[in-house]
Amino acid sequence: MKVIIAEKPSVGREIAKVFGASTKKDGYIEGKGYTFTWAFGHLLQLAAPQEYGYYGWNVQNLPMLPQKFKLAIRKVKTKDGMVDDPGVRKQLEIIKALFDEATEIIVATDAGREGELIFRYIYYYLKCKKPFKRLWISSQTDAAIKDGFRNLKPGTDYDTLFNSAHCRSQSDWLVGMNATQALSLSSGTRSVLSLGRVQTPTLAMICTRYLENKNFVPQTYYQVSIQPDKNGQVFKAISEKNFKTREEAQAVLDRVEATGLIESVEAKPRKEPPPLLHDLSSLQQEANKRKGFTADQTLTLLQNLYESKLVTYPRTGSRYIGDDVFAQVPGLIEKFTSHDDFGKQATILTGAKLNRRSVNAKKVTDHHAILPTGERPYQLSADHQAIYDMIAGRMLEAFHQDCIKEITKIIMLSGSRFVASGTVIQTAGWRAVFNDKDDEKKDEENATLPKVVQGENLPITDKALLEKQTKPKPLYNEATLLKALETAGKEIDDEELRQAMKDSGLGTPATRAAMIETLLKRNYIAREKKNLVPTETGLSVYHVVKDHRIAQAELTGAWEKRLEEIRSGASVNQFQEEIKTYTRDITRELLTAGKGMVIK
DNA sequence: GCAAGGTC
Repeated sequence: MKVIIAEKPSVGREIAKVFGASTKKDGYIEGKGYTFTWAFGHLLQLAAPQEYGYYGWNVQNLPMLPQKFKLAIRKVKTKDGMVDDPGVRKQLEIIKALFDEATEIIVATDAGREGELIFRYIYYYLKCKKPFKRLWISSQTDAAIKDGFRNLKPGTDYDTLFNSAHCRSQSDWLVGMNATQALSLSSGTRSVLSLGRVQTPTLAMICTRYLENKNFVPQTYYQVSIQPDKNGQVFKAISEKNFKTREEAQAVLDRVEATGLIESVEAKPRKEPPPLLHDLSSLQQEANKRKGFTADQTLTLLQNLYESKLVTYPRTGSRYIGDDVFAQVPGLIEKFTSHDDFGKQATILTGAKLNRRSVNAKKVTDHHAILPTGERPYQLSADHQAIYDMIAGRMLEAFHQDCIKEITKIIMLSGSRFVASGTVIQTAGWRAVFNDKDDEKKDEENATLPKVVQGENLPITDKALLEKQTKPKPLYNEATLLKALETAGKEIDDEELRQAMKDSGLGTPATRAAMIETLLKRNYIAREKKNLVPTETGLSVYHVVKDHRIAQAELTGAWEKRLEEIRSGASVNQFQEEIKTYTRDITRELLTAGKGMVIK
């Protein structure tokens, strides 16, 4: 019997379906000489400190550097503290029984570093010695699965990938557990002051932005506006320059004449391509903007839709699909021709040439972009419907035509130079789906400008002096923070570190919502209207750690670079020694630094 | 009591 193990039930079932296996058992599916089972993400985790004899939280234990890491069943929190997750324990027993019977194991966990780790932790925890092969596919269409099975790889091909994954896991444990205890103990508070490679740079970003915002000194500047009139159609033009003093602006205002001369008119069309399909992060950002949902709420709603088989896999970091999935898109679009809001646009798209901007197999990583499955939704709650519509609507947008705008710039002379600019949508294209206003539009912009020609003289009907103030960068909200986490590391000076982080940022799509919740739970940050602001505790922690590497995105960049080297065969030992050295250093530093902390 | 990673 060959046993196939997937990362999650949905994938296990999908593969079983392709094989034509249909005998459903508890925790697996049988048929055609195969057995298909699955994990639920990570079933095992690195054991807690007490499993290595580090009891309690004690300075004497620090730094905790286990000789050999142990694995433990994933825990859940109950009123009696942390206990083994019963569902996980049961699934592990099922997997063990199947592995015992197996002649061969085929690993079908997600094609990536963590997918490899999920399987290997199970395999080693169960002390399994059976040979295994690796299925390596990045989409779960029938064709991709069949093709993958014709090209199974030897399991050992991925030994170095496992090494890099295991190093990632151990390093996060060593730095996180030790730094957390060191700061918590030295601060003298009895509360947990957690630190980690991802959460601490995130906290630092929120604090930096908050302080920047709070300490921002607005600069006043002045502009002059005029209102020319073209045959009764009045529009607005603004002085070409900004002025530092009221006097300068007043002088310009005084020089405005009864008429203004059109010096030049420039009208050029601009193509605006449709947005890409959604990945988890972009959907969380949009749901936060449109509906005020938190990242965590959106993920939960989306998970429900996924479990109801209404949308594809949610925790994806790719905004693209491959050609195999693209082949199914026309059929999907057709299912929306009677949708209340999008029916008309879906009908227009049916049979039309589809935009291929979101089609790029090379940019599909473990999973492709989020799409509706085509199953008909039934009695969704308002919130579920809202998320579903964002996904369905985005699909229609993504495959729609470009939006064509005409951007007009008029330069006028009336004493000095004035500029009027306007944008007119000529062909809505993808913008017809939601009919949203263009959020980039500035206050001074005219929706439409009258037709004028160079050399024309227009009467000036009104003029005004405008007093304005420079504005600070806004505080983070969930949408802008998620974006910042994705792009974290883009400003790192070191070319190699920046390169190592370019496709990842801080954290992963699957973990960012939970991480924001952790910062809230620790009382490091709070929600203030839609914004995320640091608390006093958060700021105190920030002040202690801000100049240490643990508060910088560069740490992740440095690790990613080394982990990639390990994946291509570099020494594991050397990296592990460096991590131990770093753990000793940061622990010692925090044991001292924490003493100066003031926590109310 | 603690990390980051994955998922029901």
